Amino acid sequence: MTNPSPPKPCAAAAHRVLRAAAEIFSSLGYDAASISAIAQRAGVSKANIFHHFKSKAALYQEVLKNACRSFTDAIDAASRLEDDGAGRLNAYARQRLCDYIEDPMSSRLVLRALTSDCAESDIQPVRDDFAASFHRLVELIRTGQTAGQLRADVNPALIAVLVNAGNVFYAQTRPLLRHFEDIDFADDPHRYSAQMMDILLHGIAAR
Amino acid sequence: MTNPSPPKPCAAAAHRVLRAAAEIFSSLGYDAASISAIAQRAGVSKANIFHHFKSKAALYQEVLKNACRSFTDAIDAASRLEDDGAGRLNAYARQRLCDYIEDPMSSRLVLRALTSDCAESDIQPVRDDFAASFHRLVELIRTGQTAGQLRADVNPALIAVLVNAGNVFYAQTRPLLRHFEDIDFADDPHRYSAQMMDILLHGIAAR
DNA sequence: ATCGGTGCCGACTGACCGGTCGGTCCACCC
DNA sequence: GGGTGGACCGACCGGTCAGTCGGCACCGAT
Repeated sequence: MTNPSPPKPCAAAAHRVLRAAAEIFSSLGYDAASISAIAQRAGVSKANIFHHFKSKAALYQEVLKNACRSFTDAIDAASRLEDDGAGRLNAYARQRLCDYIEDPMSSRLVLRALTSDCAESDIQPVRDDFAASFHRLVELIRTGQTAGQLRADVNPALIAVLVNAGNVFYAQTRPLLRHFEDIDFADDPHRYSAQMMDILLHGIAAR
Repeated sequence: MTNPSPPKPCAAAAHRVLRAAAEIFSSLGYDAASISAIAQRAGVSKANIFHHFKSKAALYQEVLKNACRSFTDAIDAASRLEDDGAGRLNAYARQRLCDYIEDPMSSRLVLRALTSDCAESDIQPVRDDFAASFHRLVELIRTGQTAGQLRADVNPALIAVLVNAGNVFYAQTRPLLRHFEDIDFADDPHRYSAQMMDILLHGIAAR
């Protein structure tokens, strides 16, 4: 019986398990992912997984924690660029979308956890983490408003929701959008981001 | 033993199964939903489900088909309101968001199917249906552009994506947003829709 | 009266699930 | 050398899964 509480306790095997679990959980979801499949992909025995993690749920939480970290780290990094209000928001959105595209696994894991209604308490850390980074984005927008660069008559949280919505929706439905005849930006995230922020910034620029 | 069969034996049971399946599939997802649970909620035996539907996948497809119909019917209804370009887009978005909120089951089912990557072929009809209704929205926007009411230098499909993104994201994350301190519109879809479209229409109004 | 068809069910099956157990291996310390 | 403890595994457990099967109740047609 071991307690794998430290971030990276000892073995490379545990790390391989975490990576394999992230891949399988993100592509199949919690229920369809089986411990056997994770063990096979990680190249370890099924029993070994339970040696490092006390249950399937605990493994999932550990995977989520990692995904969440890379998720919110990217948010923090993006919010340190530029210093003009609109420019910072623009840089944030573009950088954020790139993160979604480049690391679809973490994004998928976090979003899946956030929108799943079946697990109330065990995704609390993910929720709190996301709430904190969302709050930082709201503050970024609010700063732009008090500086007079952005319209002050709009709820900054609503703008934050809109930016996130545009990014998340695009990233999540990209494989789908690719087959739509009207859409020519499914494989060009930068163009999408530029046009999206062009519309949004036009809509919220101070008069 | 008493006869539990209602006056209309055949169709009524199958219909109850479909309704129960829609509820359970939409809240748990395909894998976590068990036939036993569906049978119990529908008040029929598990074997009876396989009497009416040849497999779990076939039942799921039938459920999806129904959800998809109510989903795209709402789109068609919304696109028949108003005749001004911006007004029609606005009416569409508001009506669409109300549909999401009022019938979260169908929305969830369709969206889950559209963003799940594990099933390629058996969700094709859902995908086609959605593509068709999306195309109709694009045409609605394009009409507004050629009439000179909306900016012509923006891809209409991108606007359509943005409107959908704002609606879907809000509807899907509403239970989450409710706990955010910066957000006061989680329980007021009309206010959200109004502010969202205010920003978007400002951003895409003809100069 | 009886026969075939149908709507329905209890009981069952093989496969697979998450999780456990007994035991092997090996680095490290005395 | 002997002992200890963690990493690891094959075999196994109880339980649940999707799906099957044989039969019961009820029907209109013969």
